[in-house]
Amino acid sequence: MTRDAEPGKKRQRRKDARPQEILDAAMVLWAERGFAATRLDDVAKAAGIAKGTVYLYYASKEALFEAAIQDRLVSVMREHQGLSQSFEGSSAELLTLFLNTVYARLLKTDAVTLLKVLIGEGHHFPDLVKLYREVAIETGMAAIGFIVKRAQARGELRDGMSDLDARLIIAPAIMAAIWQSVFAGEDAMDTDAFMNDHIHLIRQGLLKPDAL
Amino acid sequence: MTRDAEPGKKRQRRKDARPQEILDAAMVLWAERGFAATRLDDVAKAAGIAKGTVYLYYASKEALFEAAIQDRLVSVMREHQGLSQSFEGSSAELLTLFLNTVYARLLKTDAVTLLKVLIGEGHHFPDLVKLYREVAIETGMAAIGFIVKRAQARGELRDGMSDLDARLIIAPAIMAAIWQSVFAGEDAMDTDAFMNDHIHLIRQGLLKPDAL
DNA sequence: CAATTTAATGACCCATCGGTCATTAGTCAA
DNA sequence: TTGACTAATGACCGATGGGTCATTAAATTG
Repeated sequence: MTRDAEPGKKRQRRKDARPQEILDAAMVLWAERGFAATRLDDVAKAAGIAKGTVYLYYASKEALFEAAIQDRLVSVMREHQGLSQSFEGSSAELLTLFLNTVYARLLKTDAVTLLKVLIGEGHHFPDLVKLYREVAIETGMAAIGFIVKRAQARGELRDGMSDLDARLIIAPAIMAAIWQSVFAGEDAMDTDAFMNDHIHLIRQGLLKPDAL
Repeated sequence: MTRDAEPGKKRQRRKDARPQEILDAAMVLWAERGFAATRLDDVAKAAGIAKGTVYLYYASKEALFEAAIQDRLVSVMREHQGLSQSFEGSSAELLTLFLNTVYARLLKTDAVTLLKVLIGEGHHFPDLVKLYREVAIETGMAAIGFIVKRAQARGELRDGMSDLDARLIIAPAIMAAIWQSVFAGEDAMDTDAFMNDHIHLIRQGLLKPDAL
């Protein structure tokens, strides 16, 4: 797991690289075992350092998780917002593009890990739940809200759908990501087919027939 | 938390009632704290007994969780299946009835607790994940599959929707239940409105316009 | 009212793990 | 080369919690 270890030396002083390496190692283990069940000692081993070293960079296990939220979500969520604002085209196309991007992010990165941990163990860390909500959820909901408003402005939205709960639109994507990580292996789903069904269903339900 | 305690006596011999009481106490604490973070000692206290007594009825913490799956899901899932089979009426009505029932079960009972625990900590207990899948998921998927087939037989299904992934239909309900339990309080959602939007969206996307 | 059975107890054992800190060693300036 | 600085170490501490078992006492039987 050590990265650029020059084999000759026992101790390596690499102050700049450590934080990110610790964080990456932690994410892998959290995904496998959950938060409480992952020992700081194992995170350290996976990052190629001793446990004490972790505490040079993060004040506590909880602080490490907070750093992970910042590291994994902040930049990605900003991108998401940008995507819709610069788009020119029909709502059907925008919805497709947006959901494709969401699925890619959720299924191909380790973003779900954070969500999984918060679902199962968030009760002990109200501050982290709050942070996650602010960083990920509010931004995400705003992005969807923008798409819906845009569709209405363009006259492509079905009547009575204007203040539909934004969570309804991404729920299947979130569930699919969680599903994959919980039932992976013994009940894997065809995520591409699922995504296409999802997009189709949303377009059908949300947009006027002549906007499809 | 003790139930029928006759106050005079220190020890109560109530062999029959213990298992269920232990289980109920455990479910409450698991919902609050998760599985790993809930001490058997606290479960025992909440059930009004000593820790050792728990081990008279359940071989281990894991066995207790398995018993919870059996207790909470088996009978309920059987009911779900029955519901659709005896129904006479349009698919629009059946879908509405079915989803109403699902939301009631997920939001008004402690069924989500089990799912939450499995999402966050299931990796340590592959046997429990498997059991959950068999007991809850396969039955649930079959129930939805039945509804879709029935709609098609009645000519009420949109073209190309016949082998839509059943998970897509209940995903928002599951997400809503989890959402409530994770973000309860600081970001509570209007679950009734959400459910109605959900039903509306599904009917719109799944059924032919003239079947609405 | 013994004698027997067994539900219930809780002190105890021991492995685990988050966090600390005195010690070690890599780096660099003078 | 040496001294100062500080990144890195890992033995250790203290708390925690799953699981055990010798002991206690409630019920039951004759």
